[in-house]
Amino acid sequence: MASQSFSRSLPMLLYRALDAVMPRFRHIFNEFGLTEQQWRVLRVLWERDGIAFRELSDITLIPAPSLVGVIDRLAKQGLVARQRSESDRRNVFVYATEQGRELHRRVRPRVDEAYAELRASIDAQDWRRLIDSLEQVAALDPAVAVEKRAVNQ
Amino acid sequence: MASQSFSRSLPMLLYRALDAVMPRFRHIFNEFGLTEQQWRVLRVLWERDGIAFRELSDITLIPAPSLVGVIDRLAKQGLVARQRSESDRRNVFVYATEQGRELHRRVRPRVDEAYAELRASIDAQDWRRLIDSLEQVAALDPAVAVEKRAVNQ
DNA sequence: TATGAATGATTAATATATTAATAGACACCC
DNA sequence: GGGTGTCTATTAATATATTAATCATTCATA
Repeated sequence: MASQSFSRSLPMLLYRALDAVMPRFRHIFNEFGLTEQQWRVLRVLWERDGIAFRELSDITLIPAPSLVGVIDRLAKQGLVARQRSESDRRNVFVYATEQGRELHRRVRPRVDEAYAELRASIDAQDWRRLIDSLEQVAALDPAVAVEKRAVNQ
Repeated sequence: MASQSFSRSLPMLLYRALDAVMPRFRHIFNEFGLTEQQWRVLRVLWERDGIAFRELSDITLIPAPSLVGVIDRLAKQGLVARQRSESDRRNVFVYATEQGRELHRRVRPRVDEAYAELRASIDAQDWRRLIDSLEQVAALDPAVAVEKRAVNQ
């Protein structure tokens, strides 16, 4: 078996874990004509309706330039709507339409079910350890772009 | 803090971990005019020169349709070359050119250094547990596409 | 209050991901 | 030997990622 250390590196393992986990969810999204990113937006709006664009980008992990297009397409389908802030016209708030909320209500149980199934396929203690470890990694500083903005301020 | 359960779900944590880990590597690749995927190909060819296209796709985790373009661009830069199999002309083998190997030799130490630094930022025992857990998740069956091909054969 | 710096969303250009379809080559079978 | 199905890489179409640049707005400050 070649490149074994490569395939067992942290980045490749993270990608492989996603490849093992995501197809079951994407399959559900596609049934409802949604992409993974579009679902993430609806999912977050469900709990944070009228959220600021930037924060939506941070929580969904969709980079701002991508999120513009994602919201464009969701808006074209009548699932979300934009509204510029009155107090600071640079900011944009994003809302789910009733149609968007309705779609969320239909998709959500299917996603929750698939998630429960996934969770059940791993020992409970292993699962908790894994989640904790990933939180720890996620909390690491990206450690780059020192020239672009002061990281330690 | 909203959507907390969402942000602490396994998929989002995997994505967040990647977002925390990858920028430091991408920064290096970009210094040498490479993308992340292009580097993965050179990295694997270093140990498996002349590998079959399909296997290259499997190991790099680059989907076949994407890999076509990645190799096109690497070939245009003179870093790799294609060669069709004589025994079965459906198969394509991929080779690194001397220029490709030379570039790998220059980039590799930088990547290894960054990786060692990353590894040092996490407790050794936590690291091992994390790797093991991820292997376990990666070994899960994608559990989809039952109609497309028999999974249990 | 004019003006340059900073901020937030967006556009632009290129690369990759996703899904479905295609085209060529091979195996098999009759 | 001709059809039929299968396998492999590739193309096609659309969506997203990445990086840099732009544009409008706001802020700071002289």
